[in-house]
Amino acid sequence: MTLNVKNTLTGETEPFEPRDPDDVLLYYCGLTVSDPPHLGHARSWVHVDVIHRWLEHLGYSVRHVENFTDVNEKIVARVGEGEDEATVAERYIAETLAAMRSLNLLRAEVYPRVSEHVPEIIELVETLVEAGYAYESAGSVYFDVTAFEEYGKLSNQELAEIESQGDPDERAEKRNPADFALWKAGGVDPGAVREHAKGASWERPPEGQIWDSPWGPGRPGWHVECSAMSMTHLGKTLDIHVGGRDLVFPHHENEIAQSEAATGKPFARYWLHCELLRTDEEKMSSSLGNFVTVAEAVDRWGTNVLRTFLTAGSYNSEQLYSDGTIAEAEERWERLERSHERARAALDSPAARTKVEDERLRAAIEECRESFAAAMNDDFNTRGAQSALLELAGATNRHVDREEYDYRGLRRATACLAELAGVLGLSFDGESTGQAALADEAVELVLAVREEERAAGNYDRADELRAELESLGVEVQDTDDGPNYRLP
RNA sequence: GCCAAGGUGGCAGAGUCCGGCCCAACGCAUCCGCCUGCAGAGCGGAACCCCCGCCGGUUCAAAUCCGGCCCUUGGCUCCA
Repeated sequence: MTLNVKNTLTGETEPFEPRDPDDVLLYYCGLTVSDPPHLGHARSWVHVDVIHRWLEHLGYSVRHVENFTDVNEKIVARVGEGEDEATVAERYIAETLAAMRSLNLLRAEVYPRVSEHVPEIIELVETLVEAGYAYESAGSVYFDVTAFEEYGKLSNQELAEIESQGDPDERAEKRNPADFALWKAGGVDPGAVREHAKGASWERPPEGQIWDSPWGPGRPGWHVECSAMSMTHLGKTLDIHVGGRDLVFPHHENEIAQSEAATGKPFARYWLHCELLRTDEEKMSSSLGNFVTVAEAVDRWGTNVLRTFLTAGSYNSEQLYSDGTIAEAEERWERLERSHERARAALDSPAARTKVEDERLRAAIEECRESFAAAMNDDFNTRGAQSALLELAGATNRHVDREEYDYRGLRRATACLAELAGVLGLSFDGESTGQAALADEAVELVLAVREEERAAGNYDRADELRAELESLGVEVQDTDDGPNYRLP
């Protein structure tokens, strides 16, 4: 069974064949760190993470690079008292890394920053100028789109249809309106900074960082960074380049143009694009202000529920964010979690010490593995993968409903569930902090009292206690083997 | 206007590449039963939809292929 991926470059779903049969070079277009990351970013991260995990599951070793754009007018627009562009960027990078950790994302190998790659950027621009793909104009350097014949191949745009890139002031400096800046002379455009600075007012807007270059002082253009950083860390041709759908044009189109013009080699073999998270009417985005930050979301729903939600559809279809869709994900996660916990408890009970074999359970395990793999190999169909997990949870529940347990089968079932859930970055291991242990003891104490009341037939009192616990978020379930509970 | 992705049952969301197992997966919501002091969870079953944006075509057979149309979202300016 081979992995198939939908490649934006060709528009086709193709068998995945990395350049090296064992190693995969994965690049993800990271954030411009000018705002706290929101759920839309989280969705892309989680899908890239799942792609990473599935590739490793298939036996590839994955070199994963994800950049931070720390040089940008939007960052300059956030500069406050006693700060500069770099300190603002550092602040948001720290926040972003914390958000990533809270989402249980595998670490990338490198998180390169634009500010640390200016020499490589300048070198790349020089190469392009020397090769005739770029030209200097008034201290800035522009890419000449007419020099790169395949310009537009990713987004299927005709050159004539492309209106213009960049701000109006720079149009005069360009030969062709579709040309884009590789290097921009001078400091940040104050007008652009003011535009992004919601409400903030300076007598003079901050300038941002400036570097020397063969064309005079200036700042790197908006698209070269990714070419320079990915080629620095992953070489001229990488296997998978992932980013949001909103980056296809012009960002990724320009990356291809720059990189391939400079090296004469294909830049990325497979381009995968994550569709966007949207509210009822529009995409979630920083600039629209209709976002929920990752920190708020993790705080409110927890990592597992969030990841179940974010993988509820394919990476390449749009997803609706609403209270209802989150609640639904919560149900699915809890069904998995309950089933896993029930099975675990069953394994500890005397009824597990049998030699019975439940063929249906064992068949369900195999089916789960097969359909999970089939779903993931079909362009990372995470909803299909979830469905496979849920089917196994159902089979496990049916088995545990029986009198006697198939010990080995049950063990395999829980191991399978945990392993495959792990590919989606879901974890059944609750936090084992001292606080949690204390909470356990406290709840158990209350439940012991409640059992006494129940034994004495004082159901009103028992129900009161249960309601009290429920109001604290503790879910109580009575079973034949005594009460079960789940902490919030 | 141009480019791209998509329109699937009450919701959500697979399936569309490789037409039949799709009288449409998984989950939620509704109803009934089992279990239970009750509730929840779990299990079993049922109903709703009766159909896969609209129109036409190909085919023994289409949600799935072909053509036209309508609509939505994203991009064409920073953007996961």
